Amino acid sequence: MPRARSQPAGATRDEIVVAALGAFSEKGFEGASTRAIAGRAGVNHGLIPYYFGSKEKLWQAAVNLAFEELEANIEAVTGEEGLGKRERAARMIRAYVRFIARRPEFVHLMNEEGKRRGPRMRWLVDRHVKPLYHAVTRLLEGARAGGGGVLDIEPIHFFYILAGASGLFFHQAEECKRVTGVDPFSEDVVEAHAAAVEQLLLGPKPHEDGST
Amino acid sequence: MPRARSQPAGATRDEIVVAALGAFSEKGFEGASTRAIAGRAGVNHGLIPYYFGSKEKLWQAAVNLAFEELEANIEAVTGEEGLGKRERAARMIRAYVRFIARRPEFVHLMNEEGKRRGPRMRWLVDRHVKPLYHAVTRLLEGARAGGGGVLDIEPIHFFYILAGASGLFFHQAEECKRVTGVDPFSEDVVEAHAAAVEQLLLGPKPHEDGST
DNA sequence: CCCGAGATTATACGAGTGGACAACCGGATT
DNA sequence: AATCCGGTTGTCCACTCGTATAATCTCGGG
Repeated sequence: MPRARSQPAGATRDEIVVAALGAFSEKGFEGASTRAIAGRAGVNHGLIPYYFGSKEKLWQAAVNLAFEELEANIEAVTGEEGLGKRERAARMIRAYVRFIARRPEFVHLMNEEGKRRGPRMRWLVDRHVKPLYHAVTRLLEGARAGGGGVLDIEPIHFFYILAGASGLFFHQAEECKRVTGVDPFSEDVVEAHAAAVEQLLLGPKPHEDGST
Repeated sequence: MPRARSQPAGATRDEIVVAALGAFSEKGFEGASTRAIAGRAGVNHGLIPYYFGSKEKLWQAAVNLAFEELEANIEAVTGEEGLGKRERAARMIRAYVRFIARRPEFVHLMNEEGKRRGPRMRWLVDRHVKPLYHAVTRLLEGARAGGGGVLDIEPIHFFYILAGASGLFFHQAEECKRVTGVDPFSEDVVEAHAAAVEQLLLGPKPHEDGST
C-alpha cells in the first residue's frame, strides 16, 4: 500500500538519476563522484547505495534515461506512415542532431564509454547500441537504395560518419566556443549543422523528381 | 657538460611522456593515476613531480607529443608544391584519417578535453587547436572555391564534421568491434573509411573535368 | 498514542590519489 | 680518493573515493 509522502514516490530517486546523467556526462564515470552527484541532486550521498546498490547501477539508470529520450525523439519523427525513404532518413538525421543539441549528455556518455573495453561498454553496446545500430543502418540502407545520396558507402562507415559528424560539434561545444566564438547550441547554428549533415550524407534534396 | 650515463639523456623522461599519452588517452586525465603512468613506463612514480612538476604539466607534454606527430604527418603530405586545391584537401583528409587510425590517442585526448571548460581545455585550444582550425579551414575553403565538392557549408560546420566523421570510427573502435565485429584499425577498413570521408566531404573525384 | 517500516542522515573504514621530501646511488669532476 | 650532483627510490601526508552501517527521522496504520 503506497504512502502519500510530501514528495511523490520515487521523486528523490529520479532526481539522483538526472543529476547523475549530468555529472557522468561532464566528468566521466571516474571523474564524477557519488558525493558530487548527491550534492547536485541536493540529497545525502548515502542514498546512492540505498537506491541503486552501486555507482555502476546508477550509471546504468542514467544511460537508460538518456536512451529513452533519444528513442522517443527519433520514433516521433520517423514513425509516420507514407514517407519517402530519403525523407525518412532525412528526418532521422535532423531529429538526431536536434536531440543531441538539446541533450549533449547523450554524446558525452557515448564518447566516454565507447572508447574502452570494459563491463560498462559491453553493457552499453548489448543493451542499447546494437539495436540502435541496426535500426539506423536499415533506415540508411533504405535511403541509399531509394535513390537519394547514391553513395556506395558501407553501412558501418555511414553509421560512424553520421554519428561523428552530428555529435562532435556539440560534444566539443565548449572548445568550439573558444576556437570560433560561435555557440553550437544557438538555435540557428543547430539548424545549419543539421542541414549540413543531411546534405553531405544524403546528397542535395531532389526537388520534385523522386525516381532512381 | 652532458654526462654519458647508461641511458641516453632524457630517455626516462621520454618514456614517461609516451606512457602518459597512452594512459591519458585510455582513462582520461582523472582516471589515469601518476602511479599507473609510472608503472607503465617502468619507473618510480616520484619521477613525475621531479621531471614535470605536476600531473598537469605531464599532460601538456603528452599533448605536445601527439600534436607534433599530427603536424608532421599532415605537413608531409600537403606541403608539396603544384597540387590542385581539391587534391591538397583530399590528401589532408586521407592523411588525417590514417594518422588517427595509427594514433587513436590523439582523438581520445581531443574528445576528453574539448568537452568541458577548464584550464586544460583553454591551454589545448590556445596552444594547438586554434592554429589547426585556421590551417584546416583555409585548406578546405580553397578546395571549395576550387570547384571540388561545391557544398555551401560554412567552415565551422565543415571542420567539426570532418573531425567527427574521421575520428569517431576510431575513437569508438572497441565499441565498433563489439557492435559489428569489424576492427576499424584493419588496414583496408581504414582505407575504406578515408575514401568514404573524402567522397562525402569533397564530392566524387573529378576525372578530367576540373571546372565548376 | 505508539509502533513499524521505508527514507534519510551521520559516521567510519580501507583503498587509492597527487605531491612532498629525505635518503641513496653512481659516474664525473676535482 | 674525496666530492659533487643529477637521477632515482621509498616513505609519508592530507585528501577523496565508494561503500557499509547504525542511528535518526517521518510518516501511515494499529
